[in-house]
Amino acid sequence: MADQGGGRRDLAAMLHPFVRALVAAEMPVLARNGISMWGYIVLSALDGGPARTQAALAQAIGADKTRIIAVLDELQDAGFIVREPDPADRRARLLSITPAGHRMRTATQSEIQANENRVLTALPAADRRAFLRAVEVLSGLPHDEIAAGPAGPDAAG
Amino acid sequence: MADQGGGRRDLAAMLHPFVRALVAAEMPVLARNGISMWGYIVLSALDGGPARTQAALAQAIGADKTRIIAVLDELQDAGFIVREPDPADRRARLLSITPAGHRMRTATQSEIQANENRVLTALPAADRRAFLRAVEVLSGLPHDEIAAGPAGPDAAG
DNA sequence: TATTGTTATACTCTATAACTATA
DNA sequence: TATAGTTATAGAGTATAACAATA
Repeated sequence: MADQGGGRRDLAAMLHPFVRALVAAEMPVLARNGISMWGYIVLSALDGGPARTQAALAQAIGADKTRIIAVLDELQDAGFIVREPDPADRRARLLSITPAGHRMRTATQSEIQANENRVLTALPAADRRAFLRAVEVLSGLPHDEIAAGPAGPDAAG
Repeated sequence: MADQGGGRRDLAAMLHPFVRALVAAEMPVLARNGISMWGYIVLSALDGGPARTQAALAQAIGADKTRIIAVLDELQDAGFIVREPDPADRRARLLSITPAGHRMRTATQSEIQANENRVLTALPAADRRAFLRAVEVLSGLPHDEIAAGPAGPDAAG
């Protein structure tokens, strides 16, 4: 037998395929609305408030600053964001979402979360609520608090 | 203000960075034990029972069959698995874990889950148990049940 | 003819480095 | 000199296609 005993599977091993499937579920929604995944991520970030620099926006969404440039070009051409030079620092570009961008984000998110809610019906109501609470907490943890021990990787010296 | 109202963030948007951090946390553990991520995944799969073909193993772990070949070579050279021709079908290779491979997997998993458990202390005990129950259920859902609506993507015709 | 394992190739995504302009 | 944005390049990871052995 291949009994695993009382142990559980690794959290990452269980969640990784699940998240991949959730992302796959977003693809047709995004395609139907004519927006890319990064475009949707950027739009979601700017819907929470404008950004003073592209680098700050990139950092906020965990992306490289060079990677969002083409995304911003597309969103700007589509009229979903405005990118205007900062009068106070002409190197920087002030980024903000437009009403059209807000509508696009809201509509797209509504479809995405409708599917997520459908998936979550696999859980009993109490566990569903607790799961959502837990995800909110865990997603708020800093990366380094998850990836490194409490004292950090170079605490042995 | 950028008030999000009573809505929640997307599940995928919250879980993706969290899973990335969990995976990042595994990296130094795997490196210290001298095994790759894919090697650990394969070892974990074979620790649950032998595989009759490499293709079946690849499918079981959600990988391409061409991608695990180098991984199997490494694991075999390290003495963690045995890969022997199937006498009944000389095209196929029977895959199984060795005692050394089992020890490696157990030790590595112990370290990985110790860190995961440390992270989970961010949750109250009841939510932590509910979260683990929920993850078990959700990770058991078929990919297509998550990625597609209940009727499938081509049910409109 | 179909399937297993393998190798070789091409493609996608991402990070790094180099450049321009402002400060 | 340092920083914001941009572009060009290189690298890792992955999937697709073609091949040899066996069924």
